Amino acid sequence: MILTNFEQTVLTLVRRIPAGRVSTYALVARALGRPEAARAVGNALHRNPQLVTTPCHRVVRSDGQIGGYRQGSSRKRALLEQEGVTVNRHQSVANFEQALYRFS
DNA sequence: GGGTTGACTGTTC
DNA sequence: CGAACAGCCAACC
Repeated sequence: MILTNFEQTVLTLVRRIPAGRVSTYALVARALGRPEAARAVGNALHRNPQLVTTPCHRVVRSDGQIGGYRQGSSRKRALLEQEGVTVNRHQSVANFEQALYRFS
């Protein structure tokens, strides 16, 4: 399966996220050079459930929401908490600050 | 080639 | 402070 340049970049960046750290769709989008393409980023992850090669569960929404997950959001939350990351309803990026992973 | 869809976001009510 | 609205982008039909 061939991936578009966009998807390749997304997966590459997400793969860079170390365990215990969390990033957001917007952050990844910004790293791509498309700050407004957060939706497309989520889309790319949605269609590429490379669970082993890509820790897609470490990417959450900017507003603190858990975000979506191909295998259920509950599963995603479980994985995150397992890595020591608590995700609440409206936690805002500020609260993530210590856990956020910034690219470049 | 045009319209729809979705793992989103920032702004407005 | 919480809910609704309207943009934005790439893949799919």
